[in-house]
Amino acid sequence: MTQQRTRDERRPANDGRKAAARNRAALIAAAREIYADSGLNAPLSAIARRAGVGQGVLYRHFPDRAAVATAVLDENVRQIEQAAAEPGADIVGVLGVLTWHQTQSAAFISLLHADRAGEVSAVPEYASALSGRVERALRRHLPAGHRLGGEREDLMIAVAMVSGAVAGPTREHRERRALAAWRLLGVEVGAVRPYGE
Amino acid sequence: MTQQRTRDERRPANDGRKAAARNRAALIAAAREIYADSGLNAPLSAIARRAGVGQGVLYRHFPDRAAVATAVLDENVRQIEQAAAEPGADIVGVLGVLTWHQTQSAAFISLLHADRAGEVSAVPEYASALSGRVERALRRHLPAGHRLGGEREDLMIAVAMVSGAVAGPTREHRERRALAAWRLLGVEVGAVRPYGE
Amino acid sequence: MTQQRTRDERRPANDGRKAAARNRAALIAAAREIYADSGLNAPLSAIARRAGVGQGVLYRHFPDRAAVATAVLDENVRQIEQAAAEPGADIVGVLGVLTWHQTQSAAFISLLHADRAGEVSAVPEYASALSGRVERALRRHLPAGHRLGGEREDLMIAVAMVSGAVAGPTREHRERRALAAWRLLGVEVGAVRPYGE
Amino acid sequence: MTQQRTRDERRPANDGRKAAARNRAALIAAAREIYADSGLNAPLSAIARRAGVGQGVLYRHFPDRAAVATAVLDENVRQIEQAAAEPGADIVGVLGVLTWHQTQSAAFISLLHADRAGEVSAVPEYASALSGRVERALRRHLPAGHRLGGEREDLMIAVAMVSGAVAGPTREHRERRALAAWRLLGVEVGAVRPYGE
DNA sequence: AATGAATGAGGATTCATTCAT
DNA sequence: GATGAATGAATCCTCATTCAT
Repeated sequence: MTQQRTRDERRPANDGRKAAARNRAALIAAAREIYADSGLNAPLSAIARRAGVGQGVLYRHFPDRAAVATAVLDENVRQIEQAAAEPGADIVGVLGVLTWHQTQSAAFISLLHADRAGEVSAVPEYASALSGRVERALRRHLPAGHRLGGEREDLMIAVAMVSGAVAGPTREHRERRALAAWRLLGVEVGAVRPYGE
Repeated sequence: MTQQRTRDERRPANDGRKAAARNRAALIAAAREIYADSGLNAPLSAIARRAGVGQGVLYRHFPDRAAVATAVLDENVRQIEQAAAEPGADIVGVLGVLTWHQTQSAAFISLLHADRAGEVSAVPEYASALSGRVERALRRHLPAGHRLGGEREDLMIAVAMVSGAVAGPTREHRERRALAAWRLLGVEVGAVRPYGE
Repeated sequence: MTQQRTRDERRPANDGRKAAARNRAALIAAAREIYADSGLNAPLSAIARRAGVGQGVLYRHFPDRAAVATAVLDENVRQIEQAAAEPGADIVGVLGVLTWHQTQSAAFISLLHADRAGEVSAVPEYASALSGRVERALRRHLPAGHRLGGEREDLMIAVAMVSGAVAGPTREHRERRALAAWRLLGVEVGAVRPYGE
Repeated sequence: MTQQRTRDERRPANDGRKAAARNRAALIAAAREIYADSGLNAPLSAIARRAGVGQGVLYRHFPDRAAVATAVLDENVRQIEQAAAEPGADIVGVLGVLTWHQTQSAAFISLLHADRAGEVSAVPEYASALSGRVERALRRHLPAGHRLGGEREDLMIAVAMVSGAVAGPTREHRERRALAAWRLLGVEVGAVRPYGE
């Protein structure tokens, strides 16, 4: 009764099972780009379109909007964790990687604000898990007596503050503002770069 | 007698032209409440409904979504300006009023971040005018040698940073975080209160 | 961000406020026809299309699928009630009107079966209210010692049975089967006709 | 040793051709369960999933939705035929088995109503073949002078009537109503049980 | 000057069906 | 023979915006 396709319609290629992983990656990449442009509430259909797949594929890989966001953010968070896990890592270096992601991804910034009213309605409980991982990665290298080691909340408030400062049309703009923010906080930050570059 | 149509039979409550101003005010008040509950992307119809007017009235007074937001924010900004204009005003006091509004209104916070991608689609060019007024109000009382008087951008970056820190379910939560943020910046802030309290 | 119509698109007539009642009636009529063809789960969009209105109009008048069904069925039920309220009404006549509606409307039949698994998922609690009204209308004229006056449930079970028997391509087919069903039940039925004809 | 690929590394459980029959049976069983839970319009994917097979298998065995339903119903019908074929079978006993299936399976009930508009979109022409088999099984034992032996159509109309009466959350509810229906028809029915109980 | 109905595009989500592997 | 991914149409529902009254 419902969805009778009109039969032997044109039907585009089916790249078979191999495409699954590729599609998933393409979706995440597309989501990252779309999020950068339009924020976390961008239409899912836009993500699917940009990834060059049908709507259904997106739903197959991600049950809901939050799952997409999480997948994208997970990669950011993982890089920070990796930076923190390197031998010889220190707070200065990890903050550099963190800052790089803050200048790179509007979605990532939203993550670090979280619960601002209903505005960032995506990323609900996921958010706190992810931002908890960021916090652990940082705190692991927070030396005694560090500027942000006073009150328990200071560390993540500072991160949120820098996120608040980040704005501007180009990454360079955003980096400049991020560094100014850290300077105002009196916190030293290392090279602003992705992990592994 | 038979022909005497019951007067005001189908007369929509049209109280004349003074109703216009009243409606405008009602719309702004409604928008403020709706924004607080549901964020800046709340449906315009919800605002009209809460204001108790038809959709058309909203469009008569405000050409688009941004105009509504601007009108709401305008009142916040005006209070800050008034605080700054008072005899004996100083930066500490004005920052207190500013901070109050930051803890009060999600919309106001968005204003002070400004151009963060498409996320806050309302408040486009309007925003910079309003945030310029906030900046002028603050800078007017910025004493030489103030913590935020160094680089030209520092002042508004700091404001954006505090906005970034503000989050939480209740106004008290948000105030605590805002004050923590100012403390981390090393900036003294007066009583957190609306102007004219 | 969301629904920017591409501006000064073509825009069909707006018939103004007067059209409201007309549209509501058109929707109910359309729903009745669609239901007859396709059952109660027919797409709402089909109803709107057949009524010649936009989707939104349907949702304005009826909050959900059940409301549409109720509106349609309400008219059937009301006719039965009216038949029962007439001076000189008796069970034989009322059953005739009931039977007419059974042969007329697939939706009405569904109402009288109700809770058959998830199949007739529309019309949830509404259904029992409506079918309760039918029951009251009938019981009001049920003479002592009537064939269906034995067990409490017999009356509505019989009605459901006749509904089960009704099937066939034309109304005449369905009427023949309905009358055969009543005959098998040993129940006398008057002229099969709508109320007021 | 290094080259020795772990056998059955990526071998989808393809147990050879005898698996085919097993899959078919699993699909029918799954469909029966799903139909009981969710009605005849349940998604085919749910059936495949419950059967533990891929979507493709379902399509290999059944060309369309109706074929699945038919296969399920076929088993019900066969039981009735078997009951009728037993030595010493009589109408009373066969009606008992028939009634059991009516109380058991929403799908089976739909079968016996048949062509009620588009509501039960499955079971098109297949239906009449199946319901013809039910009719033959019954008529074979219909004694002269039986209550349902009058008009040619009476027999199956009565069956449809009982189907119409069957409703309710549990099998016990449904059985009670079915028996009430037969009682109203003045038809004696034997033990309500599956064939071969 | 207000009302509130209508339009219809947009986005979410579900599934029937096909097909590479 | 089986798997299960992909496609994309269909439906639901929401709202921005216009406009007759």
